[in-house]
Amino acid sequence: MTLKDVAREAQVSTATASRVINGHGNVSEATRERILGVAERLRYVPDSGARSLSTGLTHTIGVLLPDLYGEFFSEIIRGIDQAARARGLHLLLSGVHGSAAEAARAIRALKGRVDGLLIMSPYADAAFLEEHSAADTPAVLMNTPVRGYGHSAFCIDNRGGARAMVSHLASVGHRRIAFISGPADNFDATERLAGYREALRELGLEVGERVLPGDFSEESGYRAAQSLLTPQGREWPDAVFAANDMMALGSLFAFNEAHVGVPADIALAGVDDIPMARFVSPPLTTVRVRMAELGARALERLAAAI
Amino acid sequence: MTLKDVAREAQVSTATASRVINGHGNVSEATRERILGVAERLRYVPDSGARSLSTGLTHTIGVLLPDLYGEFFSEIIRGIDQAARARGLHLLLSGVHGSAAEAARAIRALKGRVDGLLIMSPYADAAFLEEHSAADTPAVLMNTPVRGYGHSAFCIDNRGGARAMVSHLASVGHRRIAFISGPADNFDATERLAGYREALRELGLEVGERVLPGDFSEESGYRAAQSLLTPQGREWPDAVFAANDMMALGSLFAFNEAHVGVPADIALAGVDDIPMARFVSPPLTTVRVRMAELGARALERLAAAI
DNA sequence: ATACGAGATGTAAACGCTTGCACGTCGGCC
DNA sequence: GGCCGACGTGCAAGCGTTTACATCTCGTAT
Repeated sequence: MTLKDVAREAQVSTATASRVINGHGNVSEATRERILGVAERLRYVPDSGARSLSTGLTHTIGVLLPDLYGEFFSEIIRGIDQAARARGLHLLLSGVHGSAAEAARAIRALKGRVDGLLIMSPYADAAFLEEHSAADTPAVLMNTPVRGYGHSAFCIDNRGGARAMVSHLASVGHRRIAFISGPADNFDATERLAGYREALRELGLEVGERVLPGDFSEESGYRAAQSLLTPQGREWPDAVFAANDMMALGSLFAFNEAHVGVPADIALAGVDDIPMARFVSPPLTTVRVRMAELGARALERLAAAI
Repeated sequence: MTLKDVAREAQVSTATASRVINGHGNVSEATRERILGVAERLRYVPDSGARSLSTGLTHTIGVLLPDLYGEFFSEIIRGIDQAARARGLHLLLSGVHGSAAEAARAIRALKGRVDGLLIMSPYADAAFLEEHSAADTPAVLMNTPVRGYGHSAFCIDNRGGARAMVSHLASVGHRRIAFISGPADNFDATERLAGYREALRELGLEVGERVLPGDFSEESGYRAAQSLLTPQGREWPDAVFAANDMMALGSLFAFNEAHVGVPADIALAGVDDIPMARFVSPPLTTVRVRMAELGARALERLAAAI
């Protein structure tokens, strides 16, 4: 059932029908009601596709996300969805798994379907956007190293969070604070490491600096903790700060196995505030990362830019 | 840059340009290359919206999900996305928070934007679909009590899973198996309860039947376990089977507090296989629910129907 | 040599909607 | 009593594609 059908049935032109459907003025009350009645009876639903073609507006924003697992994913989408709903926007979701080429393909496939782009992808650097994003499609980046270039970007304050945690550990008396880092090519990970180093510097605790390799997996946290326990002619640290909670959990298991008391013998902290952190014993000290809020804000920024 | 621009620049009609862009035959090699060249140079990207209008195909499917938290949400979307990507389909995501009215609005808003619908919503009963889903838009339901009515439906085999768990508990010697139920208006919950009862019947363990109220929250699991421990002239059960892992965790804490050994004094099992289940001690016995697979299959079914 | 079919290209209608502009029809004002 | 503006409505041109059908050009079989 198209608008034309409604118009014919109500004996008006499509123009008038359109005006009524869209609530524009300049239509007599009688006509309006007649058309509304017919539309109702015919169960007319406007075709948003056609509407978009003609208005140039889709009321849809494209969301490009990398392969995400677990909480992060759901949280960020929830945040975006909530903000989108509040603004009457729809979400076109696109998981970008592979290469930059795939990301590019995803972006082009969205042409004509979305009013704006919300992008979170390691491949989305400035050049990439310059190249592939239509100049007329606003885009907001999430959690990206890219700056400037006319695109807004929202990031988790990984650096600040890490600094805050180090300060906290220092404030309760720890001096030799070790860090289990994440993947070297991960933006979140490198920022957290940078925050850790900055904080040590500020607090004059560089001597206690010790960075252990990790890759965000529980397993790597476990290994890192084990390597700490193996005597190497060095003192144990007072505290271990892992770049994420999974690694902190791995460490916790290693400590438990070795009968090293947490927090009696060594303090342990992570980042992310995964639900599990509250359930292990002892509960993990952690930095909360509000992904939902990040998503919501990014969307609001994008909406404003449209 | 529209197709018209490309055609003009390459000195052909839009028809020929369209044929080249879409890889249809009947175009000389020379022309084809010239057009491709121009398209490249002009950075032409077809407008999917317009294309949809003309072909009637959007290559997009609408996904309606209720307010989901945590793993479930991300898993189901991951499954859907993966299957969609394999088929070259896009996903239009819509969170349905409120009433049936909102669900209806969401469905209509998708008209003309999607080729099919993937629906998971407590409000999506048969009458609702009959009423709101355009007859020509295929829809697949997920985790719904609705049957028949020409719509496919995919459900987690909650009943079978619960039965399997009860059988397992029985097979290791437990005879008095209690159940902590979920919300009465939740489909998953009622199915799991039904599975529990069926299994008891089959195994001739009805005498040990005991159903405790719960609402899927950790808190309610905690309370349920406490109520078990309070002597009421009844024997303790040998095992407690919670309708989900969160409640099982709650129970675990209650048992720990009361110094009731798990699994020494009482066995404990849940459903969902949330990541945390592996990390508490002792690790929770649980039934794995493969949401990703559910999503993927539902999408494949829908794609087939299109 | 002629007609015929295959191959290459163009014409234009359609998809369903919005909207600027033009066209009546009034009531009121000078 | 004629003019003007407001109001209600219709006409038709887009929006960017696709595609059935028409057209034109050859090579070739007769």
